[in-house]
Amino acid sequence: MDARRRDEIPLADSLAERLARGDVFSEACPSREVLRNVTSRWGVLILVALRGGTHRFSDLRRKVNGISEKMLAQTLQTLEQDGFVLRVAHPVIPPHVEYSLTPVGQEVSRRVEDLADWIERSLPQILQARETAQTRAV
Amino acid sequence: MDARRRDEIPLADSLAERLARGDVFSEACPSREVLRNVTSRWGVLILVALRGGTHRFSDLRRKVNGISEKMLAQTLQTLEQDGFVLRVAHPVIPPHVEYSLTPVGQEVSRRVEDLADWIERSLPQILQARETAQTRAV
DNA sequence: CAGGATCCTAAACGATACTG
DNA sequence: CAGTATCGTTTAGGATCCTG
Repeated sequence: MDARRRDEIPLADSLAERLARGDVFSEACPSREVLRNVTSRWGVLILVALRGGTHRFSDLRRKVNGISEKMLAQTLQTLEQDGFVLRVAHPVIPPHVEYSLTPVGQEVSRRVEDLADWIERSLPQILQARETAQTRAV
Repeated sequence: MDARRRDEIPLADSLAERLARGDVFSEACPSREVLRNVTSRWGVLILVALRGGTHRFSDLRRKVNGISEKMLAQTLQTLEQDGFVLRVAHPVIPPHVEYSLTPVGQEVSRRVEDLADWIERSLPQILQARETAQTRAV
């Protein structure tokens, strides 16, 4: 069958097609939102930090240098809602809450860590490229 | 020589050590800034888009759905300064400018794409986890 | 066509104070 | 301890107009 005539679909990617594919390039696609959560300023660091195992709130706060209480709580909540982070609260006083990665969370965080590690390792190279760019600009 | 006595460095990670390692957890470390540029809202999408090969400004604008001219120009500039993107301007009227990935740029973008791809593929699973979380909340 | 300049809004973020 | 609530600041981002 040849239902797809040349002049019927002028654009290569219809919106519907991109949504079905989960296309991050599509503005309306939910994958773009998830990608934003994962790659958010603090999301990245929290995901990597949790690879070290279960952490308490204050542990994370210490580990992720410079994060405020507010942002830590907020980012943990969105990561939990996306199913990447598991939150376990022990009903004791004073409160004791433990955060860890879910199986899916381990999968994303692995990729995030790959990226972060690469940047850390390549930092000298990158900084040098920057200076070269500066020189050219002058 | 034993210049490093027990009570001299009480913290496991001194700032100097973390900077030397290029530690993203360290607030002052440049790697954190590079990571931010790469994982910025539009940075991610542009890096992935450029994997398809050389693009002109307007091509990118079309491909990265929803980006404004301002943010496209701005993000391309920081990516260029980090040495990930190469900008080639042909001195003609009307202007013709081509953007592509540098060798280093290809390396980061590969990892960024890995992440984006994983999210696209796992989207159904993720969305389902979200709904489950919603149900628990109710 | 590829932006730069300007103005403005909305969102992110931080600091602080407070609570079970 | 693990947050929430509130407020003020800063930054990201968009819209529009302009130019070589």
